[in-house]
Amino acid sequence: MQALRQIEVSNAIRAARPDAVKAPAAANSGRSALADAVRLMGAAITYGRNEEVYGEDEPAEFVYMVTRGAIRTYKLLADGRRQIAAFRLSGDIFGLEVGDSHVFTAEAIADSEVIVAKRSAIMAIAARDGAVARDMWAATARDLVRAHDLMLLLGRKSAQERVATFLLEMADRVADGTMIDLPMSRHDIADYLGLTIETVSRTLSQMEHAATIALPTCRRIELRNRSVLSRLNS
Amino acid sequence: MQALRQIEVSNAIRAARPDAVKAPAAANSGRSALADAVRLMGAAITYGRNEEVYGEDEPAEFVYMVTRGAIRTYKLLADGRRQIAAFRLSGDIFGLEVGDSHVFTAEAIADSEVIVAKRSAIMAIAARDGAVARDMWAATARDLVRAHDLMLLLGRKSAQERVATFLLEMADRVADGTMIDLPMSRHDIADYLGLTIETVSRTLSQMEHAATIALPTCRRIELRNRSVLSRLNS
DNA sequence: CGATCGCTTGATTCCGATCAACAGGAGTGG
DNA sequence: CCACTCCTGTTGATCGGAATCAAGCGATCG
Repeated sequence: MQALRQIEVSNAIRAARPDAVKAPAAANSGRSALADAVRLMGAAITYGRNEEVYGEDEPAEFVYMVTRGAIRTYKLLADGRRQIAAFRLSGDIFGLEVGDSHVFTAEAIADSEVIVAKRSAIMAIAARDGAVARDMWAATARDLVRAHDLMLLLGRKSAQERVATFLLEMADRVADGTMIDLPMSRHDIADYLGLTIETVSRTLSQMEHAATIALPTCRRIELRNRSVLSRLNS
Repeated sequence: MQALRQIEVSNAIRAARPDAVKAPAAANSGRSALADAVRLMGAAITYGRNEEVYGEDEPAEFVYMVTRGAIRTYKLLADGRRQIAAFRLSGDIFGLEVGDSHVFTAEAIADSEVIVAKRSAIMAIAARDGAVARDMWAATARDLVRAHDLMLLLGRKSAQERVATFLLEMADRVADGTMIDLPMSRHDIADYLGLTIETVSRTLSQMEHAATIALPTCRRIELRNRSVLSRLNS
């Protein structure tokens, strides 16, 4: 039954993007019943840079888990202004919806691999397995906590504070010690922090001049004085 | 067993606030298994204007449902800057947490009545009843959708657009036709929209001069040209 | 009836946006 | 190899929208 479903999923995806289906990469170590269910029921798909995973208002047919690369989820206004709600990195689950359609667009920031599982299959498992149902709720609640933190940032923090918060967040999530390799462009950072690319760039330059950070390349940031950043993080 | 738990809850609350426990008000018609569970297990408590329901980082011992009045949930920065994440009106459930402590503060905006149920009791019901578990997830997901809309507003909308969005939202939630009776002050509106009270006040005045709205009193707003507001809402 | 609090309005300031120019790399093709 | 373009990021100059500072208004309540 589960094997059958998995084949169905693979076929559905293969029909749409026949070249992209591969064996899943080495399973990421996110230990949750939901992650296990997605891995069990899902197929790995790769997405190229800037490729759309799904669009806002599209039917929510699949659930996704990042295994490599990075995904941005965002909303647009009619005139193109964009607010990125989250960066999804390796291990993150996204696209879980209670309603039947997606509430934002998801795109690959860099070449990425994502495990895709049929939403109906995951929901069926959740109906039987309370641990999976709970994990679905927990994943949504975790997103909500992050959303609240971002709301506080967007509504009330200065440009410096926003960038400091972003750097500390990324250090937590992707840093190898104090060296951060950013998967995303200045444009993405700006649209996440509610700023412009110029302000992001200027603020990073200021921090470099103040020796708070170093910028070996524009995608590589070294934190040299974390306490300054923490103070700005409030 | 359920009756016993309800008595326990009532006692726990009565111990803390002996004067505030009353019989629940006429049950609000929110038809969900979760709302029913809260009503069944909960006791009604009244909170006065500006009274705290719970504080950020406090243990999440109870789950709440508004039956009268309005509650604000917010986060603070160290220096007092505030971002209101949501206004909770009659029928809304809040304080649901996956973790063991609250992630923001909740305060009564006006004199309010809230049904309070032990979180452990609700969680026990959810473990047995899939419909309740699903409603808990649905309630969290609904909050998340709202949070995303607010993030877009805070990150990318102008003051006019923010106020227009707010008015249309409140019209949906509390309007009697096109007349809105606001439970909250300009200060609350400003901290919800990421603006100052002056900017909120000015923007409302501009809209009044443009005949988009009327302001019979400062807590009472009549929408006179909804299409102008909708256009600003993007 | 005065005091207080919440709201409005005006004057000025300032932070970040916008407009503009340029620099550094990556990829391409001769 | 270089010349070229394209793309991303940086930096500078100026502008503008909302914040801040300040004053006055009006409703509510003791």
